[in-house]
Amino acid sequence: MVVTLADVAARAGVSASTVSYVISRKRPISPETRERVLRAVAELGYHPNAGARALASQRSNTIALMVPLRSDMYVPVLMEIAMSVATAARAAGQDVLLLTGDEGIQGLRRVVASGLADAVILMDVELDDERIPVLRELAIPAVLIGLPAETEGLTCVDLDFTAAGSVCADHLADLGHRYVALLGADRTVYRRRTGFAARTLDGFTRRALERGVRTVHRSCDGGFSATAATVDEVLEAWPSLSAFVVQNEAVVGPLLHLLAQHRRAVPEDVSVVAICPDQIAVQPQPRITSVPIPAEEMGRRAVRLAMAQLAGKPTSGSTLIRPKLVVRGSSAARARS
Amino acid sequence: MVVTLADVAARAGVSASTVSYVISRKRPISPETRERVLRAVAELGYHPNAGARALASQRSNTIALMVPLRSDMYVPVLMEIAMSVATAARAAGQDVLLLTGDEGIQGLRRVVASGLADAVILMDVELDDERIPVLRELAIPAVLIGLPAETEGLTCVDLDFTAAGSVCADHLADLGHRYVALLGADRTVYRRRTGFAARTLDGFTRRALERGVRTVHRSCDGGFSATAATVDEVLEAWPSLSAFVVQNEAVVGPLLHLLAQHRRAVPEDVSVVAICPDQIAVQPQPRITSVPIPAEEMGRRAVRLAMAQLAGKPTSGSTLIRPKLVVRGSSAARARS
DNA sequence: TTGAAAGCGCTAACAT
DNA sequence: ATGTTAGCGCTTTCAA
Repeated sequence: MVVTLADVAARAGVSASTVSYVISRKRPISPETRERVLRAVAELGYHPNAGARALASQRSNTIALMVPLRSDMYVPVLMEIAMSVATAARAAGQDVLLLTGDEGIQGLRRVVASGLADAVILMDVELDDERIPVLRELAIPAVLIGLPAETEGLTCVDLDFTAAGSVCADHLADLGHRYVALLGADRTVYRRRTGFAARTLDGFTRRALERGVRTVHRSCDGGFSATAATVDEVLEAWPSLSAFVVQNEAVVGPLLHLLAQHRRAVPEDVSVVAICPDQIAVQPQPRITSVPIPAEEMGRRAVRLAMAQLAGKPTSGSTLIRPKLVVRGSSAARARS
Repeated sequence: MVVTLADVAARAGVSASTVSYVISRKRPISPETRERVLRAVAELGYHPNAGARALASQRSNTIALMVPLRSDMYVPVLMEIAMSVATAARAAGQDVLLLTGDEGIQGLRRVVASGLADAVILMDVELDDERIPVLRELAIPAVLIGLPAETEGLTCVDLDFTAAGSVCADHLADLGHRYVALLGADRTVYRRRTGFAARTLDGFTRRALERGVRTVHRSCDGGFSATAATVDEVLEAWPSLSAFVVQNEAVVGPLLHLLAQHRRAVPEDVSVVAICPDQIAVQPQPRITSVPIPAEEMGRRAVRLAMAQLAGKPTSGSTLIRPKLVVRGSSAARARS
């Protein structure tokens, strides 16, 4: 019914192991033999049986990807990371097993113990993620997307949010802004103990201080009315405010409308810089100067690191992707007051 | 190193086959034996090896899910469907293999021939999808999310967009509206030969006709300016227009702003009904009367149908999910003119 | 109600 | 450069 190694071997007039070695390239094969085998493979439409291969080789050639079910992350970014992982994995000859976040610790144990996956990539990692001790215990190749509090012995990938904050501060300082507000993620994000919001704040505040820029920080829920409350309050309290840094996708749109209502032109009166997916940044008019979330790169790197671990190379430590500021129409030199 | 069936058997003082049967429940086992085996399983933390199991049983207990890489679909809905599939699959004891849309036909062949998956669920099915002939040829359990042109012998799941169109027409007719515009998906959607836009139009137009409601239809790109062009044109040409039906997520927000600009109050002057994810519908003020996209249900049903096929039950035919209109604040009786 | 044993299709020593 | 063969860990007849 289904084509097996033996079928290919018979057809090519060689032994099964020769076929296996032609395919795995794990030992030299004469050009003629190789040729004949490959032809047989093609003619018969042979695909190695994954189960048999996994059983014999103790390798599933599969990476498990754990995606959060509910998340404060912007969904399109999660999706882009997941798809990027899938694409990069396939390019590396691996398949991807999709695990939902709520499979949690048990899911990890199961997938590893059953030999379903050789490595694990975890998304939406919290500062004090409960899956981390299990990862250490299982001692399986693993990559975290996001940065937990304690990274000792772990391999992590994330945007360098600290640097992202600094870059935003620098950009606005360069443009002459002296009073800048940072509108951060909403409270649930801070509460859920995801670290990126705090890291951005840190990098931003430090650099602003160095550059002599005064700052306010507000955690800001998404949506029009929540944003309105925060923005009104800040504008009221800080009349000389001339720039906003935003790191909440759901705040960018509302903020622009509010500024329009307040008769503050962007970028003439107020500059806006966001740390957000490009999709969000290029939507409004004017388009927003931003530090994009490198979703595709994060997925790609995670796979690369997982593969390195599978190959026995040590990779532990954090890969913090350097932020790139893309200057668009929403930031400009501070108007002389 | 890893716990095997044999380890469990030894520990429980029974044969390997007995352990296997305890786990698979494929033959009666005495309560005492079962008890001892299960204890051994728990004590040793045994997880059956997936490869060995697949090899011996010819069943991978895995469903392949093909997710489009780029899509005109609204990403959060895709994600919700995918996660719903993953959750439902696990509840049915299956794992999910994530395939990207661009693996295409080859990906399907590979996954099936290698025994990686027992069944396939395809998202983002086009009217004349190239994967369909392959599905027929492979004769593997498969479920399509979306409705192709020719469904003979296929198992499909989708929202009944025809009925969704009708429901919207009815709702507005009931409210006394006589002139209604349908703002449809953007041109790329029609071009990509996805059927849902046409089906909505059909159901809407027919029912409107029956109810004596006059209609205009415009395909409408997302975003503010594209929407503005369309809406301005329609309002200009049809002064007595009193309601909009929208089935493009990216048009809902802009439409509301435009109506405000035109000094048309919603719902006092103009009613708005959308066919869109709830997430979109509940965002604006007023919240939008809508027919939600039942993403979670679609994923769940797809898995259920796939499982039925795996169990040998015939499932071919289309599961068209009945639309439910949720009345919110954006629709009201037509104002007397 | 339980056990013994023959594979499932492949990989990787070990031979030659 | 290629062939032989012993498993990998499980399922499932066939026996008892």
